[in-house]
This record gives sequence, structure tokens and C-alpha cells, in this order.
Amino acid sequence: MSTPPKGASPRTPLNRERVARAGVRLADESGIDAVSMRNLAQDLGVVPMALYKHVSNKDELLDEMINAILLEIEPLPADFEWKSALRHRILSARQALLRHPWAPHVIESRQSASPVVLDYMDSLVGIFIKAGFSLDLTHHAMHALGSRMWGFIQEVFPTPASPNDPAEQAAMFAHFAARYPNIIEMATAADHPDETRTTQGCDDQFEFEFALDLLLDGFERLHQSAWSSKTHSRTSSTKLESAVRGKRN
Amino acid sequence: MSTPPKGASPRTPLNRERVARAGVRLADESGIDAVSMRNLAQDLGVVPMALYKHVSNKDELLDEMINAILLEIEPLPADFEWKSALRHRILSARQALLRHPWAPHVIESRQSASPVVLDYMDSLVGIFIKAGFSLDLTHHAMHALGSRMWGFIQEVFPTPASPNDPAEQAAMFAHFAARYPNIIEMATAADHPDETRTTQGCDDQFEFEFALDLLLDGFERLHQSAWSSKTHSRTSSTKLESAVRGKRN
DNA sequence: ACCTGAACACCGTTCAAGT
DNA sequence: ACCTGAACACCGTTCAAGT
Repeated sequence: MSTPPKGASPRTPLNRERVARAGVRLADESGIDAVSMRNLAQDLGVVPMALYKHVSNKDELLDEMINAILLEIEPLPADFEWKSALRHRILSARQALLRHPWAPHVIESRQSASPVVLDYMDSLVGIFIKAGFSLDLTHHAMHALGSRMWGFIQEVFPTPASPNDPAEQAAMFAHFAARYPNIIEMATAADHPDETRTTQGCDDQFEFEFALDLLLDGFERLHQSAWSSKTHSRTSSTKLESAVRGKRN
Repeated sequence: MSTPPKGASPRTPLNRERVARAGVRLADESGIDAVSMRNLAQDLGVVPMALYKHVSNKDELLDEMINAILLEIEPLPADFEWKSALRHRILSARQALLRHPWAPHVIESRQSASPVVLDYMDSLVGIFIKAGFSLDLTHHAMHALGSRMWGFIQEVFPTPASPNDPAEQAAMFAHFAARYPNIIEMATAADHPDETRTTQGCDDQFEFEFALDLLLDGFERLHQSAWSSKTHSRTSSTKLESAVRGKRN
């Protein structure tokens, strides 16, 4: 008897969710580039065209894969102080996404929001509104969170290509120090200075929480200055002032 | 006589920069998906393989396309108050990227930083350092900016798919109002309530500047509370406090 | 009526054969 | 020595032919 293929056994019929979960597994194991309709079909022991009965095209497959991941996010905590509720929920989303390193990029490539996505966003909006935030400030805050609401920030250009040869590495470092003095100064002062790489050795989780707290504190400040109606605030930022006053132009 | 192909005339020889600029033009005109080695070669009137003498693979082509765009960013303004310098520089980057809607996605897909990228980042780091920011705070601030330092935020799931049929649209709106009450409440309170679409009718430029100012104000506050050495701050955020004190764990 | 192999119109990249 | 057509190993998706 021939061994069944790697995926689900051939007896259990496919469905949308099973296809999506197989896609997630394949992406986790072999990277998102390995997720092709043909590859996934082979993984599931079916002919490529068979997948088109469950998802109408590849985009829909990717949508479903993201849905499957977002369902892992923990529900709203019982504790309902707005700041810690937001914090908890967003950090939980982060935990879910960290299990799937390919997910942020796929999420940002999606065109339209699925119900699962809207549920999550609705829950965040609800936290602001229940805390008494104005609808305008809620709206601005959601935009300011941006993709951070999903628990990730896309690190842009994290590591410059680094050669293996130590001599070359030293030469590159010297060249770096000459051309990018500020970056080098900043990087060599980091907590782990044993590392020569430019942006290595920094704690992603810390940086994420730092930026999240900065935003949440900012929201709180604007919210308070709004209901204390002291619009003669000492901040010089016109956008923030006008947002608090609820006046856009 | 046969008309020369769309791109550069066949007399002027190709080089790295010309290939990159042709890639940018092609992406602007026909979208990033139209930028294939084969398509681009045809546009330039050469055989596909000819491109491989100027870029060693497609990733390098995309790197060069991004470089070409980043060179459009205005240099540091003479006015060197840190906040307005950062603001000016980042909003200038935004202007450059807005001309090329495909660019944000390509930027976020790059693996390593090119010299042009590092130049820009070094200039931002330099602004913080010259203003007397601690190296740690500078580091956190750069991370908090994230991809916003390039003048964009990747809007995640902007528009839920909307049907054309008005009757269907009304039905969808009703379903929305029932399932996503908070989103609907927030959206219908927006400045342009004539729009039924959920996240339509909001001013991207305003939202970008709002979030940027929120971050810059946050940086300023942390910077001031650091050199005034009042560490018994009234903020409850542990990450922010420990960052100010320069202590990470 | 259902299923699917083969085909279509593409990719990025390699390489050997031709000049 | 240089250049490049053809080939390789893939894509997503369509569709007609077979059962």
C-alpha cells in the first residue's frame, strides 16, 4: 500500500478551513514563497485544480490563511480599563503573529477586510468609545496605531548585508563609521555592544511596547485635554490641537 | 524605418541607473506587477538577459528602483530645530513616495539597506543626537517611527469589498451596522458623512501628520523629563519610564 | 454532471550553442 | 570573447476532453 501524502489523509474531504490551515502550516514550515497552489495541492494529495473548489483564487487562499491566524487572538480581557485592555489585546495579537513570521507581509498585501478582521477592529474601536473618547479622536487614534494594532511593525531595512570574512567585516565597519557616524554612534551605545552589526542586539518586544505605550499615553493626554476643555494647550502641534478641538481644516 | 521601442533609444547604452529608472517608470504606469525582467527588457528594446549585465537579479533591480526614488527626498533644511527638521524631512519623503504608490510595499519587502537608505537614516539619527537626545532614546525613537520615517504607513485593510448594486449596498450597510456597531458609529461621525463606505472620506495626509506629531511630542516629552532628571514622573508606563532612566530590564 | 489532464500565458534564471 | 536563443523549472488559471 502506498503511504498517504504528508497532509490530511485522503479520506477526510477538503474544505475551506482545512485548505487554509494547510496553507498556514506550509508557510510556517517552508516560507510563504513555498505556498503555491500547485505546492499546496501536492501537500494535500490532490490535483491543483481541486483547490479551486474551496477558494476561488490564490488571494482568497491568503485571506483565509490570515483569518485562521487572527482567530488565535485572545478575546477581550474582563478587566476593562481602556489602556490596559488595548495593550493586552494588541500584545495578544502580536503573540499570534509572532508564530507566523510571514503573516505581517501577507496582511499588508491584502486589499479588503474580512469579517474576522472587522471583528477585531470593531473591538478596538469599542474600547475607545466605551472609555468616552470622542469619535474623531477614536478615528485618529486608530489611524495612528496603523498596522501596530495587529501587533507588528514592519522593520524596514533591518540589517545591511554583512560579509562573513572578518577582515572584510572590519573594513566595512570602518567604512560605516566614516559614512554613517550617527548610526554607528547610536548602535555602539546599545545594551549589547559586543555586536558589530548595526541594528542587531535590540529587543524587538521592548521596542514594540515602547512605541505602543508612547501612542497610548498620547491618546490619553489628548483625551484628557479634550474633556477638560482646556484648548489653550501648551503644545505647538497644530494637527493635535485641531484634532482635540474637533476641527479639521 | 521601424520606430524605436517605447523606452530609451537603442543608441544610448544601458546602465544600472537607466534600467532602474525604466523600472520606476514602468511601475508608475502599469503597476508593480507589470515589472518583470521580460517586460522591462521589452520596454527597453533589449533581450531579457541583457538586463542581467546591469543588475544581478530582480531583487537588485527593485533595490535600485527604491534608491532612485529616495534620491528625490529633499536634503536637510537649513532651519535646524530638531522637531521641525524631522517633520520637514519625513514629510518630504512622503511627497516623494506618494508619486510612486507601489513603493511602500516594495520598500517593506527589501532585505538589506542600501547606502542611499543608510544616508537617510543617518541624517535622522543625526537630528536627534544634535538636539541632545540620549543615544538610547534616539534608538527607541527611530524604532517607534518605524516605516513612518519613510513618510508612509501601510494602511491595513482599508476598504471592505463593496458591491455596486445599491440595494445590495444598503443590505450590506444594515448587516454592518448590526455586526460592527462601533466601526459604523466612528465612520458615520467622520467629517464627510455623505459617504457610506466605512473608512472612506478621511484625509490621509491629516492622519499621517497627526500620528507623526503625536510621536514627536512624545519624544520631546521623554527627552525633557530625562534631562530634567525628574524620574518620579506621573506616567504609569513602565517601558517609557525605564527607557528614560536608560535601564532596559 | 462531474472531474481533471493538458494547455495557456506567463515568471526568473541558466547555459550551451552560435558568432 | 562575447552575446543570446532556447531551455529549465516553475507560476496561477482556464478549459475542453474524458468518464
